[in-house]
Amino acid sequence: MQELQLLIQQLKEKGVKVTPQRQAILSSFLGPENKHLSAEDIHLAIAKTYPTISLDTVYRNLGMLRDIGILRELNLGERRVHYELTSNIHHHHLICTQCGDAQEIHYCPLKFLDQDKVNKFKILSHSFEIFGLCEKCTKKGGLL
Amino acid sequence: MQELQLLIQQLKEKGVKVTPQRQAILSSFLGPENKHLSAEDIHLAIAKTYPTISLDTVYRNLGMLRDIGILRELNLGERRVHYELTSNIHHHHLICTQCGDAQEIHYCPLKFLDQDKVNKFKILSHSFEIFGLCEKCTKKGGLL
DNA sequence: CTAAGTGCAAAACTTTTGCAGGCGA
DNA sequence: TCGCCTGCAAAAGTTTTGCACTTAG
Repeated sequence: MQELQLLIQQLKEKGVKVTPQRQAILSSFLGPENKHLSAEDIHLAIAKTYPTISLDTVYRNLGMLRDIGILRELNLGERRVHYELTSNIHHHHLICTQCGDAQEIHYCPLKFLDQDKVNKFKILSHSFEIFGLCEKCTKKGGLL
Repeated sequence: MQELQLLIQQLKEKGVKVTPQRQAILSSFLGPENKHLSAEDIHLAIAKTYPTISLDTVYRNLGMLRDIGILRELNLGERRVHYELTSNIHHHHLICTQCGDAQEIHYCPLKFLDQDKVNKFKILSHSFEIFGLCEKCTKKGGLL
């Protein structure tokens, strides 16, 4: 797990303590696929290996990790906020409103945005999410 | 206010009853600028002319108006959901994370999106919001 | 050792829901 | 009249906060 070591390194650089809870939270984002997790998702995912962690701690740390730039906040159209690693290459999502699945799409709208449309606004971040039906759900009959 | 009559007409066409509460809610969206209102915003805005309306009714009707296509739901990065009239021309927003102001931007990312990036996904809707500092807040010193 | 971090409990906030009575068509 | 709507009250669900204890550095 050298990917985890890299993230831990970032914590140290920021002067943030490396606690087992934080390691567990960060670990839950690692793996072959890029993950978009809510606080609850993480709490459940960790529960197996770290049953004593409290949901409060997950919330507090997600906020902190977002603030120091390790995580990015996502609005996937649900009530809950989701997070993903900022170290993943930049992308957006195709979100199925039926099954909730979120595929990544490697197209960024800022690329085609004329500066004069933005004028004096100083862009810091952006969100772009596409909602609809994934192939699987379209086949299943659409509206259901 | 013939704009209001038009919206009321839509309610009738959908077989939805036209109540004073609904008229008040719809009215709050009218005016020279396009408005992005939360349930609470509307409740307050209406309070002057319609002090007895309950917040529950506002919530219920916003959901209903969204479902029948009169309103569109917006995620402006806040905890609260906002709504705007779908009859306004299509646009996105430049949202100031400091003062909360949302300017409209007439650029849509779907325009430049290759179909093959989307593949078999059936697009139904999308969200695109840019976050940063508006001119005013940039001048005030940025971070504060 | 000590400031930062954690868990617990309780609160805050937005949104939803059950129910009884009210009102538009 | 009849069924949709509304208001009230209470609940649900997510996120935040105060406080005392614990722990990483």
